[in-house]
Amino acid sequence: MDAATDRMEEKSHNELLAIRRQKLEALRSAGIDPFGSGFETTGAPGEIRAAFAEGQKVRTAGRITAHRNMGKSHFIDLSDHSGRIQVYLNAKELAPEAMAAFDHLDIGDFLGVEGETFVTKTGEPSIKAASIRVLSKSLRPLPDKWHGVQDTEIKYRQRYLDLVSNRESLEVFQKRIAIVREIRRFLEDRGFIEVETPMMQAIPGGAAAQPFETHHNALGMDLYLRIAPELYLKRLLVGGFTKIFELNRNFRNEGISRRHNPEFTMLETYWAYADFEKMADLVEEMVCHLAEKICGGLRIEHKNAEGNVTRTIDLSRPWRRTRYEDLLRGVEPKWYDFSPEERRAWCQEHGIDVTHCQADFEVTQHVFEKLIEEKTMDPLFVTHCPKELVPLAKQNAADPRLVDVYELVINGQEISPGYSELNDPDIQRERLEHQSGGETQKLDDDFLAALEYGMPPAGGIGIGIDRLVMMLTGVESIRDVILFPHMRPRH
RNA sequence: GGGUUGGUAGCUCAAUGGUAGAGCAGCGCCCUUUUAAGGCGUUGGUUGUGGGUUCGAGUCCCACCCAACCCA
Repeated sequence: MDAATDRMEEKSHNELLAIRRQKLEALRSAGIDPFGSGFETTGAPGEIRAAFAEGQKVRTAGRITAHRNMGKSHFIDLSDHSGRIQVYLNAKELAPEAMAAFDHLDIGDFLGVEGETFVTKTGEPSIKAASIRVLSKSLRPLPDKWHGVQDTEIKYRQRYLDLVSNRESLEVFQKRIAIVREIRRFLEDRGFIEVETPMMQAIPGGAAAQPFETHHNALGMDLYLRIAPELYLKRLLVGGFTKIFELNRNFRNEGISRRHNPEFTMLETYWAYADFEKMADLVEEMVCHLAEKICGGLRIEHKNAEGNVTRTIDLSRPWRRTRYEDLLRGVEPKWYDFSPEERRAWCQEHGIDVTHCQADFEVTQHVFEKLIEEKTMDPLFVTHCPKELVPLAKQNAADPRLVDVYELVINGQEISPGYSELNDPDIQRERLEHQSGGETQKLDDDFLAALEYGMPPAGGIGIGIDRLVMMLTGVESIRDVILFPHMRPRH
């Protein structure tokens, strides 16, 4: 039995679907195309409502999302992403054929309306329909008009239903769209230009992560979806660009969780002749700009399902900048006087599981993650990290154990790293050889050759856009900021 | 990978091991300014899948699938 037969089976067994099919045929019998065509409007439903003026002749279109039937007159809501407007339909104003056609419409159908604006007794801005046009028949019932979609599976697998019926979900995605647009505007206003570099790479570089593999038939070669654009952006610095960014998808073939999606959006920005502190200034300015422009201010409130504020993030400048080692001394003043064994013992005493940590610096990093990062809600630039943690950044001139980087923590998560980029080709080669570790990862010789031609000293930042949007919109799962998150197939 | 919770009508949710139910949506009737419209009536179910225990399973047991959360 194939899928089409299954679908016929489902139809014949479901009364709701069958009734909508009957209405579809009834429209056709009346000479009305149920799947319409072009319809000129004077504005979207939400636009007309926002800029409402009485006595205007308007044309609009949208999905019917509510129907209040008063017998000889009807009120419907027409909605789209812009919002909604109420439409009043009355036998006195509308042709008999139009009223007959309206009988075959349902919540969910797309309708075009022409009429005059007025305000009802109850003060509702409305359109008195003079004519209507069926634009598309909906053959399946929409989710509950009041509760919307609650089932997380439906929300994620059928996002269109979530967007149609859950206002809060739509608002999160509208904010995401605004954030991405504003990031581009912010960087372009400061002279950065957007570039596009390969998403399919022969050697997946710029990060330590498992790549997705694919194959190019004509060239007969394996390719990888990029895990980072970094090495190509640096080639552009070699090529003479000085202020560039790329805002697009990365792919990592790793686990899926509340904070991880296999494809995620990353902003990487490089600025020739800048250093990590200048990049920290830039990211600080940018995030504050986004918060003020899109989120209504520098205090970001996260709320639970009941609408109570569970967390407030204060983005007021200047943001704290503290050295990695000083943060650990804040947790345990004698931390850097301890031997590696004493550090492990301290962790055991304080209930921090470090059995999986191989090296001593990993023990320290684990303490940092558990006792500092996860508890830091307001912005904190962690600077001068140990070089083992960051193999692609420049070493600190005064202390070779450290690198010139920041790690920006907000909302208990790392939001953005920023480096003074390594531009010494010999040290870079040595670090990459050390990092690539044998058979699976090949060295990107072309990248190293590019560095040998000379790359200007530069500052670089990466910002995980999904996590940034989570922080700014107050949602707890990355799936709530990605329109179509990856899911296991249903069966 | 391990643990916890969940999957019941199109949607939102009920149902001590004992007749599967409500609200919304739908359908029928009434109502010409309603807005979660209202009133009266009414249709709709392979309870995620497959086994098992039992006189009897949505409920208990086993396996599997999907999801959310926690842990690694």
